[in-house]
Formats: sequence, structure tokens, C-alpha cells
Amino acid sequence: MPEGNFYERVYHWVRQIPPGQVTTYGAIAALAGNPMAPRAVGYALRVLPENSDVPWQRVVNKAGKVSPRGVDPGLAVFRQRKLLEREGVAFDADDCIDFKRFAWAGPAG
DNA sequence: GAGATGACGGGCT
DNA sequence: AAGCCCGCCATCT
Repeated sequence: MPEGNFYERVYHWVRQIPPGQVTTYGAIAALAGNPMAPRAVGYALRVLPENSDVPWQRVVNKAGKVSPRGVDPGLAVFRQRKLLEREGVAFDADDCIDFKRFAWAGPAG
């Protein structure tokens, strides 16, 4: 039993993201029932272990970039980017992901 | 119970 | 176009 149902919802929707596709914190927040709680989504993903079954790496910010976090933001971004590239997600020279090509359309399709 | 935190987003400058 | 400030939320201390 999770402490809050919100976390469970976030994890549920993030698990729906197929490999090679990405979505935003805002989109997950909306799916979880709180469109104005993208920060809470980040908080939920923050507590996940690296070996979690939740593909947290497929969630990026609205700018199409990986969000820096932790004591070593550069390393964290590097590792997430590597995971995504391994799935086929491409980054441009500005470290941005092209949503036109890799954005998750959502549960509806 | 109150104050502070953080992997965001929108609006304004 | 890029950067700064404010507001939003759930959670933690």
C-alpha cells in the first residue's frame, strides 16, 4: 500500500510509455488527475530506485530536455540521455528531443 | 501543524 | 528568443 494514491497513479501512467517515446511531467500530472502538479510528479519519480520497473527516463520537461537534479546534475542527465538513446530517442545539438518524432501520444492513442 | 523543498509550467520582461 | 519570477502540488522535516 502506497502512502499516497497519487504516486501509484503517476507510476501507472509512466509505465504506459512505450520504449523509444517520451512525455512531459505536465502530461503525467494531467493523467494522474492533477494537471497543475507537475512538481509532484517529479517528486514521485525522484524516490524511485534506478532498478525500478517504472521507465522514469521517458519523462522529460516541457522544453524537451532532461531535467538536471541531484548532487551531480551533469552525470544524472548524461545517464538518462544514454538510456533514451539506447531506446532510439535522438537528441539534437541543443540536447533537445524532437516531440514531433518521439512524443508519446497518450493512452488514447 | 507550519515552514521548507523540488526531476515543472506559464507568463512577463 | 532567453531568462527571471511566481504559483501550483504532494511530500518531508
